[in-house]
Amino acid sequence: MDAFYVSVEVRRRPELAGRPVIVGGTSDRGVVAAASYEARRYGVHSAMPSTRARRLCPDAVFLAGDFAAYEAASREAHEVFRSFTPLVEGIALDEAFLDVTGALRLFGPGAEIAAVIRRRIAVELSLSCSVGVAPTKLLAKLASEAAKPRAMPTGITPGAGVVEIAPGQELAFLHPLPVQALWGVGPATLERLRRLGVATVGDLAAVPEATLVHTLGKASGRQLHRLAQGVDDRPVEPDRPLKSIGHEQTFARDLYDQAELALEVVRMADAVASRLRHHGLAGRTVTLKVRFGTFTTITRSSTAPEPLETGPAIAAVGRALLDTVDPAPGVRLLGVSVSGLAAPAGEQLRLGDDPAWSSATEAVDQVRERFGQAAIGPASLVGPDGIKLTRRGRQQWGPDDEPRSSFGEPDP
DNA sequence: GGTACTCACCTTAGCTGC
DNA sequence: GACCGCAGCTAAGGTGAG
Repeated sequence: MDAFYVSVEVRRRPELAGRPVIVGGTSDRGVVAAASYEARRYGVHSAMPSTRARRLCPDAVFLAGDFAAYEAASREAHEVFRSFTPLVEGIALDEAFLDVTGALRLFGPGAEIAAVIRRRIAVELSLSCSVGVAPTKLLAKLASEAAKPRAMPTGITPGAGVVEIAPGQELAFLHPLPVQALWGVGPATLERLRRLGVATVGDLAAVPEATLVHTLGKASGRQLHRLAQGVDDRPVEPDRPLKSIGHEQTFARDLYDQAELALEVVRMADAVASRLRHHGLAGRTVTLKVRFGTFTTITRSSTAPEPLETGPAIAAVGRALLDTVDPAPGVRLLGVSVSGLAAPAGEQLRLGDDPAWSSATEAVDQVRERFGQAAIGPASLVGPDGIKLTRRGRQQWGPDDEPRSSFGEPDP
């Protein structure tokens, strides 16, 4: 999808069409999540600090974002995709791979399917997307990028909408591209490749696999060697299981107080547990992530003998991990995640469980479903303005404007 | 002049059991 | 009993994507 979050905003507020619009964190510590092509003309791009974006484009409309609306729009798009093939693998809210091999006889060649999908997304959803058609995932992804509009200081060039890389054309398309176009080449890998004299995918293709394995490690070396030759046999996987669920948050100001941090751990553990239950999962490994004011980041983890699924159980492990961390340098960000996911141990009671827990957490989920996330929560999180909970979306791209103002919605 | 959030995957090191 | 090699697990950090 093109400038997805912004396009969803423009869809419900048409007066924003044609204007520079930026969705993202609005505070000093926030970043840009999406920028309209009009804003990109000024050099604004995603992941850019919001303060910089504001300087580059002072006339832009800044929006805090509405994650639930983007999720809903993403579901609408996926419904369109699935009317062509059940093999749809979502990579992000605004991106998906479709394996249309089995749909060719019914709907025609790939490029025709792509054109119909674009038209339906435009007409039925009032959104715009670009499509790459190719024999492999890597090439389809690169082709879709080549199909997108381009924003230059001088103006916006419309994209082709659909770009197809036909069989036999793979290397001619791939080899002139800069090596960072490949999936898996970020700043660190780029620097290592640069030292090998590699600038383009073609350069990379000429490097022996053994050299890449020595430089980048076994997995990355082998993978990049194959991708540079145009070899990519990864299938489209519609149902990839979740591996971890977590929450992290950058605070509006650095925190120094262990007790205050412990409360944040409880809050995040509660949010993680809520999502675990939503997915019908539990997890054994709890990881605490701490980023200090110096931007040094550490993680501490602990694996429990049994899968954990309740907020208090996850919080207990999180708080024990927090006790091993000295907050003296000031804590900028705190995160709690759970991995080693599996189905919960069922109705069977675990050692130390209170028999009332299962029905209590069920009741909590029901209250939240009916009255909103902030209607109920751990007693330790009750403040003068209600229950202070971590909610996905609101703090998605940086802390709130006002320090310590992340209280939940007003009571319904 | 400043760096979000979520998730996946890799590497390395250390430990344990066989 | 000491040692080796191996597999499997855990912990911690790093990298990358969107």
